[in-house]
Amino acid sequence: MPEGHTIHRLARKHREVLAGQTVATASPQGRFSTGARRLDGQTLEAVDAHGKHLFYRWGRGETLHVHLGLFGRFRLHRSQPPPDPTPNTRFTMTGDEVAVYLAGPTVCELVDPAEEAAILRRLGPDPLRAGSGAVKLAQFTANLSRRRIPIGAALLDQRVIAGLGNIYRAEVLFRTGIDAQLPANRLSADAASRLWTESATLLRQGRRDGRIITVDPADVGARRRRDLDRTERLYVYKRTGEPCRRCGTPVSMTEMANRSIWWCSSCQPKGAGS
DNA sequence: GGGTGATGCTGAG
DNA sequence: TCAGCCTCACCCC
Repeated sequence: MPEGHTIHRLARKHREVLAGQTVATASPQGRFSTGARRLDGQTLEAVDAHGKHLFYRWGRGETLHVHLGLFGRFRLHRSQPPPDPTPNTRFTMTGDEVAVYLAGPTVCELVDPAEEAAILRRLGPDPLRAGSGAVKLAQFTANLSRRRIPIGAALLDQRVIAGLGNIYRAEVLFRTGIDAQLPANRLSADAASRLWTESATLLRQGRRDGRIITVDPADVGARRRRDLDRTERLYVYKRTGEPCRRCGTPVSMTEMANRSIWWCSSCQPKGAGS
């Protein structure tokens, strides 16, 4: 579930259904009991997303920091009364009309301003946050220039760019025709700029659609994005050995930064992007 | 019912 | 570099 587009979507959704309300909070699992007791009955004032991190701002000045990690998941229930949370539910927020349940997060903690600032300092520019695109592109380019690791690994490093995950890194490199093995500091300014723009475009579409679709419909003989079926939405991710949608070359797979990465050796030839 | 993998990240070595 | 952590859906028996 959770690459940056999902996180920003959650922030918007939770703001929409809970902000301005007095919220009842609890930790059925018990691992966040102290925090849940502190927040219980407070007004949720705002919800911010930065990369893959969520910040919930409460009436008495407290901030809840949530990071879903690989397994974390929010569920939103509109039924009255909401269903009983499962025993593993870390945290629940119940407002006037909805209940939001959180299970399996890597992080669910209260943070003070200094701690929050430290988290943000570790994050690179987030294409989905407001702010000057030119400034963020310059930061991204500078971050790349300082790293000798392959660009495929750099894109997963949240200090370089915040919000991309394993699906987007493979798809963005395919769409820009860049060799995933190319050292980040050897990328041309033009290639870096295309990577940034492509990342921003795909993340924005993902936030809008609620799913990751990177394929141009014409490449699979469809007219509209919405006509793509489940198996046609991505170019290379998890398509080992299947024909490239543009040139027919079998898609390759290898490990990079501890995760599998997929690419097309014809559309992303060795050295492309330098 | 058991085994496994997953869109993430950290900390020990 | 690699094990470890978190939960759940899905697959296979």
